[in-house]
Amino acid sequence: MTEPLEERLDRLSRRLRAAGGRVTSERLAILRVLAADESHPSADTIYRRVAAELPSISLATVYKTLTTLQRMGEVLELTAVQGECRYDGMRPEPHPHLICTRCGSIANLALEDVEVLLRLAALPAGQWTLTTRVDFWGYCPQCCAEVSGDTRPE
Amino acid sequence: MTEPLEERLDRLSRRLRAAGGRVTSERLAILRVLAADESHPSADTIYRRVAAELPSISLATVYKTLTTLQRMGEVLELTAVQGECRYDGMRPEPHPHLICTRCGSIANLALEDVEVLLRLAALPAGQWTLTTRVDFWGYCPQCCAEVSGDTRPE
DNA sequence: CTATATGCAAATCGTTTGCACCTTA
DNA sequence: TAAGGTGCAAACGATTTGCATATAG
Repeated sequence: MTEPLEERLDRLSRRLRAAGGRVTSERLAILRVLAADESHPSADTIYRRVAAELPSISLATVYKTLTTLQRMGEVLELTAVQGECRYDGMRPEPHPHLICTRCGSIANLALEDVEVLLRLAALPAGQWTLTTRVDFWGYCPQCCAEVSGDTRPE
Repeated sequence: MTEPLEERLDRLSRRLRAAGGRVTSERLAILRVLAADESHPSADTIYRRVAAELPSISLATVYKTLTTLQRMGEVLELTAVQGECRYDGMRPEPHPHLICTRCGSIANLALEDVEVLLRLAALPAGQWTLTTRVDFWGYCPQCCAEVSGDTRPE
């Protein structure tokens, strides 16, 4: 189910060149991090991870690359959590998330048929739908355990 | 279906006082604007509308009041569009939106049973779900008409 | 060689905060 | 008159941008 990393990097390289773009070590390193990170990292987290092996990279490049990858459909930008965007480079197709309002963690949910939503929504004819965002906000299991008792979260 | 304005303002006043808060002309004016605006306005738009009748109000007060109203469940904060938050003061219960990626407009959708989603999602037991966010991103009817042709939106 | 990317630093911009003053209850 | 709210201006923090330099093809 998971696409091999090398295959994905190759595909990115091909698509970049086909569009008149360049294949740079920065771009490859960023996708490598994204393709291996299940935690839906922020731009800054991606930056720090990439910097570990490519110390000269800048945060600006990370942002620019994320924009490029999003346009190409290789990465999904998620709903902002507390002011910052999070990215999903493992499952570029829209899928639901559970966002913890206490610790900020984001988990994928197992709702496979998001398409049902599209049908239920009955979008006006002739209208394009680019992305679906289905997010549930609540407490993650760990935060639930930590607060215990019956105090409702704020 | 729509609650009369005066009734809503009264309820807000009662709830504010019950919680040890004060009923101020600023708060009433802000809710008045929110309860009448179907366009999912931004904080700045709300500020400018309220300022028309209460010139001395500040943007900071609008932000502080929006936070208060959100906590009380009188207003819903929507997914950020191009960096800014949008608010829905007419239908505080979660409901799906169609967000236009071209002009930034936000329309309500007619999917009544968001609860179905919660059941489909099969959230882990013992987990609180505070809010559901179901958004569809695409072109609104007007933007569709303006671009015409079969060029896919970016 | 030339179009494209990168890195740096400065600029943006929505939102938050500290604090003195004003208002509600 | 005391707790709570407002207004102002400064602070914040994520993201964007301009531009000189570096690099892929």
